[in-house]
Amino acid sequence: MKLETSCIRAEADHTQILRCKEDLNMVSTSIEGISKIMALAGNEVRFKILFLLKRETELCPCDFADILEMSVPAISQHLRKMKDVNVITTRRDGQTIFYRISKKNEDFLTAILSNVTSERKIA
Amino acid sequence: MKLETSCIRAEADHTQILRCKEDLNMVSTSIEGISKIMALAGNEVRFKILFLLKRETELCPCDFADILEMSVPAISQHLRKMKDVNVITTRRDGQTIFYRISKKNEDFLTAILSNVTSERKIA
DNA sequence: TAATTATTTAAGCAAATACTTAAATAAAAA
DNA sequence: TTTTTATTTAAGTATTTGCTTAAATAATTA
Repeated sequence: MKLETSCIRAEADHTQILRCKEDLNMVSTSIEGISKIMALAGNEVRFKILFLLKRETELCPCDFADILEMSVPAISQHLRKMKDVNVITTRRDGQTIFYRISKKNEDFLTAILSNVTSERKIA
Repeated sequence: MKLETSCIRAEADHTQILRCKEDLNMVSTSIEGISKIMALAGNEVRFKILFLLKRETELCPCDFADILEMSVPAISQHLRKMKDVNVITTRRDGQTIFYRISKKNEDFLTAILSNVTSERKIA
């Protein structure tokens, strides 16, 4: 694709375009990190896992499999993705591994999860 | 996969499992909607588009293509996805179509975008 | 030590994603 | 009316995702 300016509208505000590019450049690392967390939470299964962890503090893969009615490997792979970027952490108790939301992104996730509201099921 | 209870730990708290399932059921519609928005914002290009719209109020596909150095069709397809679920809206001015963040999810997106912070580039 | 249990990992695969290029729309200008 | 410009849509494709089943780890119990 062409990398030169493709927008040749008379009204195209080149000052604005340049400012936007600079703005983005200033926050690129932050955006990269946040959109990565968003992508993780953007999967419904993982979002449910985070929702449950917020409510229950800690749960094991086996619990999630029961609650979400999914296979243990499927759950385990979702947990791994979130653990890989430190969204969640683990604690071992015998054979059981408990997952919980890590301190690192807790506030951010709490803010998002606070938007989850209870609804009345319409009959 | 087996849908029967797979977790047979002695410690498995069946009351907790049941409560979690009920909790999830109460918020299923909400979770579905939020995780859909999160999935959209979880793409770095789309997150940047939202970030830019928040700052500039409205921009056209052509602007985004310039700023993000991407092809116009690629941008257009990202915009379409967000428009399809009413995350953004459009306004036509001649040949130009301006996109902006819709009122509907503005507060939610603003809260997320407020976490984007400027960083010092380490030399 | 051998068997059981909880979890993870790996390989395979179908579906979804995000781009590309080319063609189709639609409005403005010549 | 023809051409140009802005945008969208469509078709094709490489990559990523999210599951499945089977095998590998690791800790507990018999």
